[in-house]
Amino acid sequence: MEVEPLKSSGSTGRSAQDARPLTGILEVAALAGVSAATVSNVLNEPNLVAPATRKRVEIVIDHVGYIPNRNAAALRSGRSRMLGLVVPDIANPFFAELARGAVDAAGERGYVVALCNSDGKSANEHRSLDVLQEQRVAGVLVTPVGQPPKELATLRDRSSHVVLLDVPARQSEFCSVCVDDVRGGALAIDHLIDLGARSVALVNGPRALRQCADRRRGVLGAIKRHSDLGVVVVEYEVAAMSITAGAKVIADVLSEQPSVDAVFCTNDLLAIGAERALAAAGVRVPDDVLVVGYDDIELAGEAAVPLTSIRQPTYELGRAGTELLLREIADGRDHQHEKRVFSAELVVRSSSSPAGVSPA
Amino acid sequence: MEVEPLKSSGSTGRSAQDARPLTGILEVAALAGVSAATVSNVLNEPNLVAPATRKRVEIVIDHVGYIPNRNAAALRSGRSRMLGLVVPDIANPFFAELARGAVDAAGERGYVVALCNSDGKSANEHRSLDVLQEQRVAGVLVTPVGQPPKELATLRDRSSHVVLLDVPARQSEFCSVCVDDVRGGALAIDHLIDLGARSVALVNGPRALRQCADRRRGVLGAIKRHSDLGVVVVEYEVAAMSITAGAKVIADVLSEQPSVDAVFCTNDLLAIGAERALAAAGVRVPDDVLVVGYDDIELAGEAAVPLTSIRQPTYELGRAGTELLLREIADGRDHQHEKRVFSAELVVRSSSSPAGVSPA
DNA sequence: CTGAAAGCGCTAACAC
DNA sequence: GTGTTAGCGCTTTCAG
Repeated sequence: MEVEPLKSSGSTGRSAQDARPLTGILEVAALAGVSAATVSNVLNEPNLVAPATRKRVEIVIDHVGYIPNRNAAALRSGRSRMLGLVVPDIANPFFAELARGAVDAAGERGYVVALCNSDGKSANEHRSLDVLQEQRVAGVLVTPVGQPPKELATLRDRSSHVVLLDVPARQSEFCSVCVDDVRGGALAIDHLIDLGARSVALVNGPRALRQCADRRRGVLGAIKRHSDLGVVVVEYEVAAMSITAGAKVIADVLSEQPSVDAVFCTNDLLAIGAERALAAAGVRVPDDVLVVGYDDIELAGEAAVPLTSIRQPTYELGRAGTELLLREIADGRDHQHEKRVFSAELVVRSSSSPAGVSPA
Repeated sequence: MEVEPLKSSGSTGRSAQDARPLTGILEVAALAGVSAATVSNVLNEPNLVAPATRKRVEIVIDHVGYIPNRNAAALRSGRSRMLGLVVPDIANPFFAELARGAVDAAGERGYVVALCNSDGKSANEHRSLDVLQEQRVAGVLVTPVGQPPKELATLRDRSSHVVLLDVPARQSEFCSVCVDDVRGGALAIDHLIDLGARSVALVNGPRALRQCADRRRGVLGAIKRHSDLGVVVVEYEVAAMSITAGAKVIADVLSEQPSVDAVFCTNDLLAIGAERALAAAGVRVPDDVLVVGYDDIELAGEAAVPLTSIRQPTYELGRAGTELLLREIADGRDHQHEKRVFSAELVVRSSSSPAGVSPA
């Protein structure tokens, strides 16, 4: 078979991004004077192909602007280049940052990330997982709404792999990445106790949320360790972890616990709300009451009084989760599930540093 | 061919989520005693199928937990149920909220959204569009880094459709959704002028960004309209639209424009930074200087001084863009490009309301 | 209304 | 090293 000469033999890397309908592997093969299989090999197993042939094919590929059809490839090979990411709320800065890490890591390996928002409802989470299965994603990253649904086990036992984000899964079940929230909670309380706090309000979200439960455990554990100091902790549980909720709960705190000298909120939104309500009630932060939040969202430093918080390596969490997932996908059968635990870090700002309240 | 009786004839909707390998349309067909084509019709054109047959097939479908393979469907039909979303920074609250709207709207119609982060670099944007094309997405939502690259036209002229987000494309080229930023800029300045501002600092991002350019145009236009008042505007351009940048630029403002009585920042992060720096310099907001931001991010209300801002219907923008895209996909050939312009809204808070500075 | 047959574009075994 | 031959699972004619 003759090698059909290219129309423009110039080495101008013009990618032929004309509006012409997409070229298939066959046309590339014909133009390069090879078979479809060889083109496929150039794409997927370059070192199985003789350098000269490879070069020739590559030239044709970018001459005609060939774009492989991953649908076809996935169908045939059973391996797709797509991952699913299911989060409770992509508008939440924590998950947005997580997503950024995941998308970056996936992109580097040529994978696409399909984003799903469960909106905190397990029905949505369920539906999302279904849709992702329909797309035959290679794997999913999930931050489950509640306990990891058994559906995930099904998924894992099928083709698709699963990595849990921000959930300390039992290592035998799934790969997972998470932050040590128990330690994070302890960090916060230790800091407050160091500063002399003896009557602290713990403003927590629904204890059904693992994060909330863990942070609380950390708090209680730390209190126990310091039992000699007689520190008192009163717990307040709010339904929504929002600014408004944080503001509202302060009324209760102030009336039920007049001696309160520190407030630890299990997320920054609550803490910002708390700060605001304290200010409104004429309570000075940090002079009268210390405040510590959790998550260290970008604007924690910009609250009425810049907020001391616990920072999680969020972006890294997303990256690490994706890397774990990709490794699991690559490993195939003999894969040992792995759990990566990141640790949180205390970031001290004015809301807990009696010295510098506000510059001026 | 005999209709093979189902093992458990009960109407228990048990979805058979066992770990069994995924069932294909053939198995469903066999169990229901129909052909694959009929199963396909039940799925895609239910009203072409006799109710009785349909019912039978549906029962089998959820009995065996059949999950259609969209890869195969897309390959065969040329229509995929996947959209691409390319944004400059998913961690930016504006784009996160936009994404939420897009994902929600897409999900309602059974579409998945593949998320790409261009990180403000057009090389990444380019790569993202390539990857999305490989996945043969039905369409893409893009917030281009700079001017819409011609690659988008190629994309549109191929199978895939394109909707521009947050960019007022010429209507003839693409569908698009955007916010009237010129009007938004004017809104801000009019407000400041109303409050008596006569020497305003305009802290703007790179004018190459359309948003920045438009907001500026709005400002300048409004000034012209009020030319009788002799309002002076001094412009400051920053490279990054961050809190830090906003804080840093204030030094310049204060030295170059001692008479400044209002600062309009073209995003909230800049404004929050500005507020902080003003406070640090002993300038009171809003008593000495009024501050207005743009975007009305969730925490604008929580800045040291709650921030007056211009709110964009971000979530709606994402939804509307997706709806436009899905309509365009459905319309096919004879489609009239459409531009939806949303309008921004002034949200007044303490940073520009001389009356109530801070509660207490 | 339903079935039979023919691929969509690609990859995976094998021959050569 | 490279080509040939079969499909992956589904949708789409086109008959019946």
